[in-house]
Amino acid sequence: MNTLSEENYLKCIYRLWQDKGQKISPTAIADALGNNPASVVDMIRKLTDKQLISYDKKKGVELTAQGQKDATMIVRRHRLWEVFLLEKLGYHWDEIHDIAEDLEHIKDATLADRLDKFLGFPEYDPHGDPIPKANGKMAKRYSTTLADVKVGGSCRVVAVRDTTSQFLQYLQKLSINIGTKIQLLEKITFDNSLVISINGEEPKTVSQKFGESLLIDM
Amino acid sequence: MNTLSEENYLKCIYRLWQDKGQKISPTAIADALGNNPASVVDMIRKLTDKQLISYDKKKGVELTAQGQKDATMIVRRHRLWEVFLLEKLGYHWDEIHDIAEDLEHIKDATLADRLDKFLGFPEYDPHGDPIPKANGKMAKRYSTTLADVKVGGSCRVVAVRDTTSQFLQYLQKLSINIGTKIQLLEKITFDNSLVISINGEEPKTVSQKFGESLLIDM
DNA sequence: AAATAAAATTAGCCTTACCTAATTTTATTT
DNA sequence: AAATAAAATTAGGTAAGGCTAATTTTATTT
Repeated sequence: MNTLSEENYLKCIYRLWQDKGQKISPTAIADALGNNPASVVDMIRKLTDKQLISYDKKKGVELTAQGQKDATMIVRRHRLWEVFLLEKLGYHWDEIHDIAEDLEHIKDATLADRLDKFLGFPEYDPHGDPIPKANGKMAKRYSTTLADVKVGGSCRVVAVRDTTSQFLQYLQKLSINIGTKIQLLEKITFDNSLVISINGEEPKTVSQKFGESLLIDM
Repeated sequence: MNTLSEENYLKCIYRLWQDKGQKISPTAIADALGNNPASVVDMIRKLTDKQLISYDKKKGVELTAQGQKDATMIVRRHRLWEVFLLEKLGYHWDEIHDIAEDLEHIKDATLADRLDKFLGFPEYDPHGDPIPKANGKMAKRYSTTLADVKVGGSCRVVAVRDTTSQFLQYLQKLSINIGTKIQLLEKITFDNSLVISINGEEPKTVSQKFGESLLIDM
C-alpha cells in the first residue's frame, strides 16, 4: 500500500505523462507539486525501490506497469468522487477538485466500485475527463472543443468542460445535450463568435467562451 | 485546523468522557488508542497549548469548549459517513466504521452539511448513536435495549443496534419499525428469550440477542 | 572549447508523531 | 510509616517527508 505522499507523486507523474508524453524530469515534478527538487529526488528513489517508477537521466521518470495501475486507480477514485460531489451534494464545478483530492486517498477494497455503481457508472467526470473503469480501461479523452471545428464542419457533443449551472441551463435552453449534433456555419473573426446550427435547426450565435466549453467528437 | 492525529485524540477523549464521565488519565487514552503513554503525554501538551483540552493531575484530561466543539464535529462527520456507506453504498454494518474513520477527517466548510441534507438529516447512525447537528446539538442517546425492559413493561423502538440485512428483514417480518410499541409479556429464564406483543398483537417469542439489538425508550 | 547557466544530487536539518528506557511522582499495600 | 506497585514524565531515538545550502553533473551559450 502506498502512502498519501507516494500517491500524490504517482498521480502527478501520471498527469504529466498524459499531458505531454514528454520526458518527465525531477524539476518538472517539483514544479507541478510545488515541492523542492531535492525532495523529489528522495521520492524518486523511494518509488523506484518500490518498483512503481523507473528513472533514467536520459528518459526521465516513467511509471512501471504497477505504477500505472496504482495511478489509474487514484484517478478513478478522484473522478468518481468529483461526480458524487457535483451530482449528489450539489457542489459547484470549481469547488470539487480540492475535496476530491482528499477523498481519492481513501482506500477500501470495494469503495470505488460501490461508488461507481451508485453513480450509475459514469464515463466522464464533471470536467469531461474519462473515468477509469475498475479494470483500468477508460473512454477516450476528448480535448477538441466546438471552437476547434472548422467552418462548414459538424460534430457531436460528448462532454462539457464547464459545469456551472449557468452554462448547463444555457445548454438546456439551446436544447444541447450529450450526443447533440452541431454544425459550424460561420466564425465571426472580430470576436471569434460562432454561428451554429443545433440538430439542423435555424442558426444561433454563441461566444468563443461557449465554444471552448463544449467538448466534441468530429 | 487540527491534524489527523490531533483529531483522533480529541475524538478519543470525547468518547471516554461520554462513556464514563470518569477522570480521563493519560494511561486511559493510551489504552484506548493503542499508543504509548509517553506519546500521550506529548500530545496532551500539544492540545493544551492549542487550548483544546485542559489537564490537571487530579481532574485528568478535559475538553475545553473549543475542544468539545471540534470533537463533536468529527463525530458528526463520522456518523454521517456511516449512514452514507450503509444506506447509499450498501455496505454491511460491520464494514463501515473503519472507512468512516478515514472519511471523518475530510474537512470542507460545507461538506458535512451537504451530506446531512443529502441523507435526509438522519438523527441516528446505523449503530443507534445520535448524529450531532450542525449546531452541535444532538438527539438523546439511547442505551437501554428491549432486553432491559421489565416483565409487564412497555416501550417504543427508537433505533437498532444491529443493522445487518438479516436483522432488518426479520424486523420487517415482525412489522417492527422505529416508533413501534412493544410490550414485554414474559421472560424465559432458561435462555432469556422474550415473549413480546408488537403493537398489541398476539404474542411472539424472540431471542435475547434480538432483544439486545433493539434500542428503546421506556 | 571555454564559460556560463540550469538541473540534479548530496549533505545535513526540521517537524510530526510515534517509540523505548529510565526516572520521578503518586497510590496502594503490608 | 515503609515498601511496593502503578502511573506519569523526561530524555533521547526513529521514520516520513519536507526543507536549505552546497556541490556535482549536464546543457547551452558565446
